Amino acid sequence: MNIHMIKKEKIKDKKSALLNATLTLVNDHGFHDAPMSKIAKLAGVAPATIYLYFKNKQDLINNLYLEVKASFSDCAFKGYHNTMPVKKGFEIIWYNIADYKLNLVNEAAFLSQCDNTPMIDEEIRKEGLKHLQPLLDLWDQGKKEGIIKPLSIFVLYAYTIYPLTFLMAMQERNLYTLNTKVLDETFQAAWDAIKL
Amino acid sequence: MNIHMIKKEKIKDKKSALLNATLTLVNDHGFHDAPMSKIAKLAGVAPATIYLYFKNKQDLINNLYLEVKASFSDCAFKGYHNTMPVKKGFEIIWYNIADYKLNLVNEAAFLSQCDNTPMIDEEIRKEGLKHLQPLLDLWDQGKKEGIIKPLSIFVLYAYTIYPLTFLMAMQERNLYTLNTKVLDETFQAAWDAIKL
DNA sequence: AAATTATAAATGAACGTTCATTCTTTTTGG
DNA sequence: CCAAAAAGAATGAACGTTCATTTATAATTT
Repeated sequence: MNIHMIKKEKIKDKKSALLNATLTLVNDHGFHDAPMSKIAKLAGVAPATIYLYFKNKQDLINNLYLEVKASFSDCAFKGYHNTMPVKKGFEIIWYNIADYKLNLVNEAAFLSQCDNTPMIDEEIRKEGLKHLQPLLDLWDQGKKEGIIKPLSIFVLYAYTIYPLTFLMAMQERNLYTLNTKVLDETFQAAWDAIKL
Repeated sequence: MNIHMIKKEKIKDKKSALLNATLTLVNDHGFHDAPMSKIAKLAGVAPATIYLYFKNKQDLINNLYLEVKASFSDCAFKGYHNTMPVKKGFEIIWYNIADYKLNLVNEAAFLSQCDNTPMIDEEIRKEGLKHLQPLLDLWDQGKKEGIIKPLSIFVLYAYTIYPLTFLMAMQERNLYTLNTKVLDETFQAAWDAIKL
């Protein structure tokens, strides 16, 4: 690693420290109570430094949203390939997403907050949705093969993936905990909802 | 209606005008961009007047949350009685909630925003949850009768009611529209997820 | 290799604005 | 004419953002 790489790494560190700090503060106190001053302090930089890396607060939030969304998708399709049988593929993706939501709680909670408030620009939100295409394709395939009900992708998502957001939230509030056995039963519920 | 009632009505009008204005602004721009000055203006009162009816902004939001939550529950259990057969009762409640989420979009979107951000005090949130008891009792009954899977109430909620929140959001963003036929298919998905 | 200059990164203080809330005055209904 | 309700102006605090400097790094010259 030469001297230029070190420099780049340092910059990346600061940027990701800022994104991390934002994630934490927005999760803990909400967008309305996550001022730039606190974000800077938590990231260990001066307030003005934020503006070297991001145009403004909205840009910071948008960037964080896209970054987290990308990490989510990366995780979702780990070990998946579109040559797999539909049910097997769905199972892999579903468990990947469950893992993500239940382990990377902060990231998942942030996404859920973004998706239910007007804090993200609509165009940015749309950009974040593209990553999910392989799952939509899988569902199409399943419908063609007569394995999955001929429902809209929105209904399919609502009844298989979206419920995990709720369970994650309940777990974070210590109202509920998912173990492996319960997770299997939960997958079964998702599958029963959409299978033909 | 005597003269005192008129006065009370007027007070109620102002209070509900404030709650309505808050609902609108929080929905359209988020909590972080719904200042008291704008709320007052939209409600047609002076900023200071808000403080005659609410202790502070948080109190205003909390009150709104509880009021909307109550209206939601009222709607949810319309025409339901616990002497009904489990499936019939569940069907009535499910369609009631679907109606609410798809017609009273503003109220439902507000609740979804509250439930996914730290903008509501945790104790207030817990208070708002109590209203749902009849549904939880119904599920208990269903489990006893062997009609419904022996899953936690959180999973049951996640796979039957919660998905409607997602469909509502997609509908509000004009990405999707539910007609009567699709709604029936959607109910079927909910039921398939939890029925034994 | 040391010394000097140029460039980039980072800072803390300061800006104008907006916020939630309060204070004082005016209006209103009985 | 009085108490309650409402208004509007005023408040300090806090906000996002910018600015003039300082500090650190790189390039160039001795």
